[in-house]
Amino acid sequence: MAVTIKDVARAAGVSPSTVCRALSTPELVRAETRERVQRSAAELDYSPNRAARGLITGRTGNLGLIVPDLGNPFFPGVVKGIQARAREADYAVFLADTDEDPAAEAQLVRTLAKQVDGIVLCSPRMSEQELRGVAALTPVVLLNRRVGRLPAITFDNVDGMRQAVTHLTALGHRRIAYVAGPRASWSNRERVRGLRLAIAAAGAELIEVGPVQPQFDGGVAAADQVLAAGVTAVIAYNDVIALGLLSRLNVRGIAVPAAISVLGFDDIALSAMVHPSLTTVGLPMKSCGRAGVDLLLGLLQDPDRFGSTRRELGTQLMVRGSTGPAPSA
Amino acid sequence: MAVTIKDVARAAGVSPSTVCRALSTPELVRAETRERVQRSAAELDYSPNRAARGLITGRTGNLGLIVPDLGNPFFPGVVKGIQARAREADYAVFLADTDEDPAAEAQLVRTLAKQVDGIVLCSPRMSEQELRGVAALTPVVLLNRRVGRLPAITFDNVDGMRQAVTHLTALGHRRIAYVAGPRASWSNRERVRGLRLAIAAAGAELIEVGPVQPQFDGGVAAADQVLAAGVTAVIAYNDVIALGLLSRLNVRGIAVPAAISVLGFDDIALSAMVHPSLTTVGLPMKSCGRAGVDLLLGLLQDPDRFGSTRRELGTQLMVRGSTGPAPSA
DNA sequence: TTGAAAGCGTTACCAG
DNA sequence: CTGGTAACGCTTTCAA
Repeated sequence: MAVTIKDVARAAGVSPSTVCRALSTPELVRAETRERVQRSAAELDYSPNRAARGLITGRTGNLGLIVPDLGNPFFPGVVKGIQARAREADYAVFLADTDEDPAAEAQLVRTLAKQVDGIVLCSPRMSEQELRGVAALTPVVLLNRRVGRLPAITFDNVDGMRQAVTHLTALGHRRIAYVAGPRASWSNRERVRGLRLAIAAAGAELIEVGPVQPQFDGGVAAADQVLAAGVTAVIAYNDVIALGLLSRLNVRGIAVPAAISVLGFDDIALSAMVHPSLTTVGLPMKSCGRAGVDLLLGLLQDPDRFGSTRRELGTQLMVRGSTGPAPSA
Repeated sequence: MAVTIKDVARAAGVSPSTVCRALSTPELVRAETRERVQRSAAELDYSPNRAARGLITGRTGNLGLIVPDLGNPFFPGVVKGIQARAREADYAVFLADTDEDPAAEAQLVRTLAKQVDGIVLCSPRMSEQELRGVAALTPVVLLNRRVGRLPAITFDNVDGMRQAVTHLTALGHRRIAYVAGPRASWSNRERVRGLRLAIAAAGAELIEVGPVQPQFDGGVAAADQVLAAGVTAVIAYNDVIALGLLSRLNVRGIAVPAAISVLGFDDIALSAMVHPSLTTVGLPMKSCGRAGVDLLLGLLQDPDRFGSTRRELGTQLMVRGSTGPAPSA
């Protein structure tokens, strides 16, 4: 088997207790002893068994991370942020992909709960009730969703929509379509809310299309309705839908942005790579991941912290090639 | 704290030993007792602490997974395959993203080794020597790389290139460019090898450009050289580079595939979403992940298995809009 | 068929 | 400052 604390103790001629101290609380050990132990540990390439440690300390040094679908280009950025922050804090990360199955989410939390100090739930699809249920099992941080007082990191979708609408109306657009994402999606609801606010403030007109699946094909399917609505601009629930729109518009020979402007949401890597490149509302995905881990670690240190356990991250409109002046303007 | 085996034992009026047996080897327990225990366990929502179990059994029920960069659209598919297969087998998965840092890879293996039964290394960037070193620490399966006799799942890059070249020469192309990926990349070397073989067999002419970074900007950077080489078709090391090529060609007003055909490799989700859509060599990424886990689990059951510990997965050319007849044909 | 006891690798506590 | 001992939650002999 692997090298244990006893091997190090033997090599250094001390007791396991001393090895433990020399490595975790060096100041409690005489310099000479400490160095001898550390040298032995290094020579044997010893590192403590975290599972065994967790058994007694009650802390595993592990985090859980549950995402609905890694194939959705929105998530990898968030996951990377989480990974990076967790590694800095010397935490290992369990990752589970639920394939968009709400039931699997709850099940996975239950399974992981025993092995982790806390769990980050990325855009969870389960019901509010279930969410509260699992939050009772283990410390939990929500990403991209807000439910009651549960700790959460979200994006300012409302302001993102304000930026989007402001951009379009400044270009002279008055009739704007929105291709909606899933009804059950928290972020879709937020985006619709922000959209209506901004449209009303600008005195513009909103035509809602959908909802469609937040996939490429959802955008393809919505494109003809958008066209039929006689709008000069369309905002999609997310970039992937917007790419579908772009594709179908291209097939139908509609020029973007000459005939119609297209605007996405999320700023996935792809949106800068297509032609015309996609104007979109950028979300700081890595920061979101980092902030989620920060919040979770904070919660672990001080479970009943006074400070806010909810944070909303700012967004930034990325103006690119798919939006331009309204045709009649 | 959470509910332990003792709580169940107390509730069922038996000893912890019996609880353990009733749950893991039910046939060794009298039916009546067994049911009582199982009912108590269910009522208390008990599930064994896997870390504690691992301590004694030597098996953790955890797998490690190390990837260079989740942001690279090649990896999420593989990760999903691994996730799915691992979950079926009731394994939890530690995920680590190394940000393309070879040193981090080795370090992470060392850290994870203690907590997992084995590790899947996805397209590892570290040297062969390091790879052999970490393989001595814990059971390891390589994905998308082959080193000596180490267990590995790879794609048949050589045949993929044969398909690509066959497609292009059938369309009448004789002068073909290749935009190379990183020199250090195993799959780039394999692809070049297959390419040269196929080009020679077809009696065509190959112009090698690069190497470039396997990024969008790498493709953008290579496009003008490709154009200057006076070829009628170009194969990119991967889809992301191909998208960069497409973008730059578009900017320069070169029609694809009318003036030049573009062919990618990997079949990332994006390649079907752009216009023109990208002809590319598809790799079964999810299968690769699943196969990797299967291999690892097999190895764990039977460490010195006779059967092959290396598997090569077939590829399939996906003909789409970015390739067409050679201009002069 | 069941229970007691030992032990996995670690840390925490209490003597010394 | 150091060592012995107990304990974490579980599984696995070994006896009964």
